[in-house]
Amino acid sequence: MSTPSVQTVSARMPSATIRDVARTAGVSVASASRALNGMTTVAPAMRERVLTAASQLRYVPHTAARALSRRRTDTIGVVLPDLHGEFFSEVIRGVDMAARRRGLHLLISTSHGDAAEAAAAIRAMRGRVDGLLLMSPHVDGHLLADNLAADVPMVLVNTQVEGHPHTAFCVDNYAGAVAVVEHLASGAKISGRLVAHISGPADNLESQDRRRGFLDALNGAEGLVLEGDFSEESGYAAGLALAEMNPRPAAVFAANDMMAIGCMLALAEKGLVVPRDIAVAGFDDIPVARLMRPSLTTVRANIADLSRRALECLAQIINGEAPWRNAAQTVGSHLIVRESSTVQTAAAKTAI
Amino acid sequence: MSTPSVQTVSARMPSATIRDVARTAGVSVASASRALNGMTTVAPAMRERVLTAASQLRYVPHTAARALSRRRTDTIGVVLPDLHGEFFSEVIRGVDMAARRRGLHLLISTSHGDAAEAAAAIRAMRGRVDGLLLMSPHVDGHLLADNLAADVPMVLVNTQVEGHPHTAFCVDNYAGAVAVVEHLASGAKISGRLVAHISGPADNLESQDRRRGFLDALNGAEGLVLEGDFSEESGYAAGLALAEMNPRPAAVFAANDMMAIGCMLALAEKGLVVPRDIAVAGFDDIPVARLMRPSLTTVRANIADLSRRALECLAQIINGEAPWRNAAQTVGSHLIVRESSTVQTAAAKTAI
DNA sequence: CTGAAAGCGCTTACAG
DNA sequence: CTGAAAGCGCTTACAG
Repeated sequence: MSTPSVQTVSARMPSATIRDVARTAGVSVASASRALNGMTTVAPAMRERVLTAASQLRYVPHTAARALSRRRTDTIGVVLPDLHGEFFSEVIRGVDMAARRRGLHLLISTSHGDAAEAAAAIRAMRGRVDGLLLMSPHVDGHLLADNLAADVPMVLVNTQVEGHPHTAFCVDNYAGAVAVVEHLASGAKISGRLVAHISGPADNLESQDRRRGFLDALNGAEGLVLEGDFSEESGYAAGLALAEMNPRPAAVFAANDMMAIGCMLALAEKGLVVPRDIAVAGFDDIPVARLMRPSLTTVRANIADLSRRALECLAQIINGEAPWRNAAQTVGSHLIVRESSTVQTAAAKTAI
Repeated sequence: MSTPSVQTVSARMPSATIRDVARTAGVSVASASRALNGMTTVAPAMRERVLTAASQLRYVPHTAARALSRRRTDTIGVVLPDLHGEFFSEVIRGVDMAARRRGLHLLISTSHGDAAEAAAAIRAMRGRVDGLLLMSPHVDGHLLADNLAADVPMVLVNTQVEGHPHTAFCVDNYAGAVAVVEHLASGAKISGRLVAHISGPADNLESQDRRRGFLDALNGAEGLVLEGDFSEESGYAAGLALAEMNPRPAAVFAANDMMAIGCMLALAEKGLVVPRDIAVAGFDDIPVARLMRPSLTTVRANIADLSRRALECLAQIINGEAPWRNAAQTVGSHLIVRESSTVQTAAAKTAI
């Protein structure tokens, strides 16, 4: 096994272009391109010469140039509000899975929950991607119309844009919320008793759907909504408030797991025992939910799957295999019952 | 406030180019370009006309074309083994922070811990980025030399490439491990007693450094290494093994938090109480560490900061403000003492 | 201050 | 099967 000496590049130097390859192989640039791209209409001998020259010159194709002439980038743009946290991790995992299977690259960008940044991110995608997966509150139809190039297809993920009929894949937040609340209700025979909800930010569509689910599933119990903002701190504050209440609610449904956790921390600090004194449930099933003690009852939507499907759909649109606009798709979620809402530890354990 | 009617694009149509803008503004393409790019040498009237035409045509510049002629993308490529989990979240957060401040875009790609994929990811960066942040085991000098275009600067993050003097930013895993083990030793006066280590994968450099730290800090105690692979499952298996041992180690240092957590789960199942029966510590300070009960003693390296600094350095290299090759930089870490290694709950609480 | 032209690095009809 | 040429959409010396 020969070990070719690795050239240590100690200073910046221009890299080889396809012209260099063609020249050292003694063929035309067109032929070099054909050989490099594995076209069949190339004489084996020539292909050989080109490939040798390429590896000798350490040729790496220039993607921007390629994109420009092929009018194709084999890349999907993904715009997310943020990359931090389990939720977005799952989105990326799903998208990545599907992209790899199709041999597509991913260009990921964040909008930081800011409309101006979202606009900038979307603009920057032009010429870099064949299509866009957009997940971002704070975008509206005008922003899209002004910043999205007319020729780039887009699919929305867990995002609703009023007015415009874009293809969208969303979690069924309403149904998920109904399922948790019905579970809390059945377990605690709460009819007539007080049940609390710690809501997410008021301007967030997901918050709104979960809150609606809560209100519609109360089923005879008296509902009470504490305002939160999806942060652990706001859950903690709500927990302190709950601990002081009299009568104390029989159960509390937090609009996400982080708030449920903050709430449980506050309750424990006030000497209350979950679920004996008050049952708690969240939404999302972040990894901590399973590891908490008591472990947290929650709702899990398969975000990775949702994202995977969104990318598949986008790829089909790009390939002309699917219509430019599709109907919205909703993905279901399922309840995961754990210790925080059940007295029987054994039953909860199987659900972990 | 006038509400311009949003044009609903119901079928794919080509988007406007700078030629279209120039034509409708009645100026040359060169002038359109100058106006669009905010050059000062442009008559105000012309600038006005061009800008109006651009917004009217919903013009969005084609990035690939721009990149090709400017020979600059304003984009940094980031190659990670994976995007899943807290660690990479932190990397991305740090990189993103620095990139935004400099007005740079990020092109993120994953190598899935596979050399071939890493090579493909690195190749695909050519022409798309001005420089590369590479974090990936499984790469060696040859792979880099063969797949990294000669003109793209690169900085390594938490990655070591034997032989080649690339600029690198790494966590000081050795020092961190020494700190935890010394803490465990002091707390439990373990001289002469058994202390266990659950190691990471043997071929991982970080594992190796943490293991060395463990062995060097034993300080009179007897060391015992259980092989793990960074997964919760392997920590769980190690925990079961520890529970059976006689004499039982006084403390265990897991090479990462996930294994420490798996271990604690197993110990609890076997009826052992942490830290009374055995002290436990991990490495990384993932979010769950703080939320576990007992909360987990661990080591925290500021990964976001490390990554931020790496990007800053790369940006400087690109701008010619820093040498093409820099010396390696090490970032420190600090011990976070929590309940899993201390009997005094009060003391632990302040550290949370 | 403005325009015509060359060029960035590639691909792809079009002839041969 | 191969090559010369045009073109992808932009920017930037170069003249004027």
